[in-house]
Amino acid sequence: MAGNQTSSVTDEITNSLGREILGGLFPPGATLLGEEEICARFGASRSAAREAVKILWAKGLLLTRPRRGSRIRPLKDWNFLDPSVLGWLRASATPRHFIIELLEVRLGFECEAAALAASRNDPDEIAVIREAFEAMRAASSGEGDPVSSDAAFHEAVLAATGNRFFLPLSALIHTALQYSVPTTNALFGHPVGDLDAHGKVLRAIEAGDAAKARKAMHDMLSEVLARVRTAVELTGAG
Amino acid sequence: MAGNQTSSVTDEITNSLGREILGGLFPPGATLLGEEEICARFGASRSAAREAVKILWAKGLLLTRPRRGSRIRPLKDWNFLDPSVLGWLRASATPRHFIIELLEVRLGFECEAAALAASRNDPDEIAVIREAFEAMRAASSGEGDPVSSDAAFHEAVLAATGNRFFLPLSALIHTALQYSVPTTNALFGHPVGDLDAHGKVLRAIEAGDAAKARKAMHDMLSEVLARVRTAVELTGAG
DNA sequence: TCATCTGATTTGTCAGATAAATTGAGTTGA
DNA sequence: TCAACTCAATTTATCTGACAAATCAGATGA
Repeated sequence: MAGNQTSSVTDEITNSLGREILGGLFPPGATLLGEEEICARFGASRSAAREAVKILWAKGLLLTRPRRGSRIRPLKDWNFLDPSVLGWLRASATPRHFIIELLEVRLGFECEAAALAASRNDPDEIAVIREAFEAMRAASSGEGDPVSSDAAFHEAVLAATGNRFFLPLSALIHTALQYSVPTTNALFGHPVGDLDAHGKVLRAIEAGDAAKARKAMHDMLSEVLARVRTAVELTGAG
Repeated sequence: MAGNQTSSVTDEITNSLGREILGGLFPPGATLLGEEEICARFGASRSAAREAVKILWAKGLLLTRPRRGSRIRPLKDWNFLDPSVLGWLRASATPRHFIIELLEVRLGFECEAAALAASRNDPDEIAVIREAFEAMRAASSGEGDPVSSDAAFHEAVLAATGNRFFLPLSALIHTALQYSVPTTNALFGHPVGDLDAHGKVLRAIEAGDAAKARKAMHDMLSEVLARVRTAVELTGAG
């Protein structure tokens, strides 16, 4: 499924180098391969190599200067919320702590997002949340993908805030869910996608009760976080 | 100060088109200029034009396909948290509501960041927060830039979480502060950077009291948000 | 020892050509 | 008449080769 539909040369270079950088092969301060070396390694032209480097630069990973080559920037400049960067990070064998970091951030902004969605109370946006919830219910009966419906639920909440700056965080949620399902399965023997907890969030938003929505989202995420934290401590830090 | 130190041709094209897209000149679904048109308009080569388009693509703004040109993607795909995108958005004449959106998001994640910083309790990271606070105190006496020291304070809190995914949000804080100082000055006649409130946050983090740190950060941001909200309602939505 | 100059190396930009993909008109067949 | 197919035109994707600009390293001179 989802075969490698012959991605372009530039994308190939970008993804390879991106994975290697996020995987730690080129730590901050190190110099990436020069253009000539990239061309040689991938059998590509300088155009393709340069465009790939520009993409990595655009995501905050490196800094290029004539003669000095491409230097990897310090971690604080990396766009960790960029979908591609998250994908490269996920692709690299990351310690178990990865999922805890993601949940901590989600706990940060998703509660407020739920509260904003409730107080804004936009019928059309809330309908999208409701549809995603129904899809989750169907998925729990085996009809449909549980990860994508779960992600759709949370993304719909972000959209319902009416605040542009919440939107880019959906990539983080998507990554967290894709990563956490196998992890929580391994930890607990079953997925943790909690239908009841999602239902509470939905009802609070439908009722326009911001405080209740915030609390429902907080309860849901903090319970998962607590369970993962204890499980990770028991199995030993990865 | 900070003169336009002859940025490169590619950067020139990227910034011009980025500002125009964020300014609404090319709404989602519209097709951006073709490569040939970009070359003609900026008097640049196709290499420069293509690299600029690749950068905009990397930030989620557009989608290019052979023969179809570059289509502007829907807003939900834009990386609004990217530093460049935030800069282009700020450069465009944005309604007064801009600052409210930024404060809503900050209220979302900065409270949790303060709590995490407190519970992690890393002496080195907390020292950075303390130094930034001292810089703010000096700035309030006229020694130094109040915006940069304020930004440094909040960025240090994000770093003190020890969570990579909080780091990219410092760009949003920086933008919010750069934008809010003139705005709040215009609204209230004086800047709102509250030294006492920052001190409370610092002391709670130093004490390792997560709940207190969360509350102190929440109080600080929600007060600014409330004051801006009422002021905007009074002066009329812009 | 230090400042300055010079040359080599690497990125930045340009120009032109070919490949690949897609659209849309035109053609064919039922 | 309409559906499916063919084919040419257009645009992006890639390659090649060249020159400009910036920077570093070593040589030069005081």
